[in-house]
Amino acid sequence: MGRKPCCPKEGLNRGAWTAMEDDILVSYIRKHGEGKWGSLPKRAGLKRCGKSCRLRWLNYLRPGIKRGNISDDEEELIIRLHGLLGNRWSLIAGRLPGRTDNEIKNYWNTTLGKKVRGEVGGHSRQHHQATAASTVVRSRPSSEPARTSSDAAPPSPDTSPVRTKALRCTARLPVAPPRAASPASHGRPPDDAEAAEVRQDHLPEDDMSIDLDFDMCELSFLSPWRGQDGDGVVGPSGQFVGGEGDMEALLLEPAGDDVEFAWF
DNA sequence: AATGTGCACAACCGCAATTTG
DNA sequence: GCAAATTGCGGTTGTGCACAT
Repeated sequence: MGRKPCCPKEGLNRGAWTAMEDDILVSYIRKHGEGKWGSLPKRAGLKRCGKSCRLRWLNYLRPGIKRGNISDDEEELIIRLHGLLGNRWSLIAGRLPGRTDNEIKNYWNTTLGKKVRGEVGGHSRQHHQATAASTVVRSRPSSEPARTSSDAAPPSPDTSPVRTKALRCTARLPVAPPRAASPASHGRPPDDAEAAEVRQDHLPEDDMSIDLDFDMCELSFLSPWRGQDGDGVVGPSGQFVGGEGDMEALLLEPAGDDVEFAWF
């Protein structure tokens, strides 16, 4: 019994990649493109598992990869994003150009995680907790302490945006160009520069079009999604009105007229 | 110089989601 | 609709290096 292995282990190289293997993989992908990882090793003449090839390419050989020297700014951003997203390394990496999920995960596990927990010098525990909390707290009652996903207790979906497991729900939504704040701001403080108001013109999901007013780069909210018709508005607590079902979203990438959200 | 210890990082593993036939 | 294949992700392990003893 047992699970079928992803590829036969016999006759395959394991461990560190050699320069020659790297050359073979890079030249093959340059010629044929990425994908078909399962059959790539055979076609490229590599004695490696397809998953291993994919990992090697994505983490080390792909053009534009930055290695090492994580700057203070990047460090700060990782901490903030970890506070928002938990251990969803691929999402965090997506906001750090040139960085890979594996590198960020390693960096967190060996360095940043300890720093945040106050186990090593440098940044104080208080400093990092405050940093993360300042981003997350909007969707959490003030009585509840900030929490990272490295904590064992599973977060309540009602109170915390932090999940331990990534969900693949990323959607790219066409939106109107940024414009002045709408009157339907639900009392959001005007100086809340990081916050966003999302106006949901109509549902359902196959043609979701939202008006967006933001000069921020991040949005996190968790909300019950209520109602069926009419405009939907994200209020100060991140509450959406205009559909039904529980939802959580993080604005990933404002890019021109498109805004990329992850829906959880 | 030899050995022990801790750290950082590359790579592997298993699971889940997604795609394909 | 279902099963198999593929892809993506996060957790964990193995290894090499630097430093201490």
